[in-house]
Amino acid sequence: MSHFPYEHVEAARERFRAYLRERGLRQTPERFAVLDEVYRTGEHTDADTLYSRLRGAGVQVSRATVYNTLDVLVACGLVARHQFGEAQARYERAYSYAQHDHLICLDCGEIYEFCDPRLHGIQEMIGEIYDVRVTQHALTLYGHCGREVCPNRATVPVAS
Amino acid sequence: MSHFPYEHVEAARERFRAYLRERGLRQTPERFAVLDEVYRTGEHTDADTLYSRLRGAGVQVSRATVYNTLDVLVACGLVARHQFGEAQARYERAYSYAQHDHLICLDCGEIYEFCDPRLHGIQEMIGEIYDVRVTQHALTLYGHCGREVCPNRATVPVAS
DNA sequence: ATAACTGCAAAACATTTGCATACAG
DNA sequence: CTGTATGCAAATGTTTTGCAGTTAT
Repeated sequence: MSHFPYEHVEAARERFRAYLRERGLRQTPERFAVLDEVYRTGEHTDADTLYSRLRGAGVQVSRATVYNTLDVLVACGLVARHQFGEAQARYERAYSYAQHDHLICLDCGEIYEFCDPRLHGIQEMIGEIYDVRVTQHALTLYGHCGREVCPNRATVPVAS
Repeated sequence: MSHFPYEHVEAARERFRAYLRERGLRQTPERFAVLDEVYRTGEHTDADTLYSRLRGAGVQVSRATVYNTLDVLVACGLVARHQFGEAQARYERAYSYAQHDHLICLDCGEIYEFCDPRLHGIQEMIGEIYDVRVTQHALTLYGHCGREVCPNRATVPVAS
């Protein structure tokens, strides 16, 4: 996740340009700044943090524009929105980045990513049973990691 | 889900009583009113709706108490909290109600419940890979249902 | 008696909206 | 030019908090 190829960022920008052009939406510097900020890291970042980082980097942009742009980016599939059991949404780059799921440590908040082919089978089967055309899924596992740095590490050895 | 045995409601109350007693927490009528309201239906209800229903039924209770009580109920395992990609949390009774997952129609909001044993295997395997003791999971499938009443039914036949 | 709990209203937080201004097409 | 996007600040919606008064134990 840390070695995200630069070409992909370029390709994402290109796809964003095409998307905006096709729909007669304007290509503003603010919109590309938001795209770049989401793609700059491999993190799962919330809207307000993105806003702060942009402002901190001297980019003139408003909160409203950040939220608006994130909506556009999600709509065109370049950014994924997650709701990890918190009130605020988290955003993650999605270009050339296989659909995956998340494992979160309840103590330190560390987010691991994984992929399991069995999920596809579940999705298919359940969709058929209920006569629903399933288009997406979100699986999040929660637990307690064994890391040295984990703040709440090795508290109670029993299962919770 | 509509035929939830009355004994279970009674048993849930009893477990709540025991939980409160054990920790030296007080058994107030408000707390039991909230428990009853969550258990009265098989729905996935948000906190404010629960509050309104209680008030509508003439129960003297405040929003703060509803939120506080829901936290206690979640902590003692009698109520499950879900975050279905929305800002607000939804609550569901959990006593003698097997852990299950959800399938949501993006058009009409209908929530279906299902259970798939393969998830347990995924949970185990991923937890082992990352050295995390996984204690819970949340899987939500999203799609478009084929119901007559679904507001956005049979719009585009292509996959989204 | 004495903590813990409640109600209320204010605060906090995330997100959305209205509107005058700015700017991409 | 023209309509779309922006910035700002105010509004909204959900949840939390502080505190004085209340109540279960």
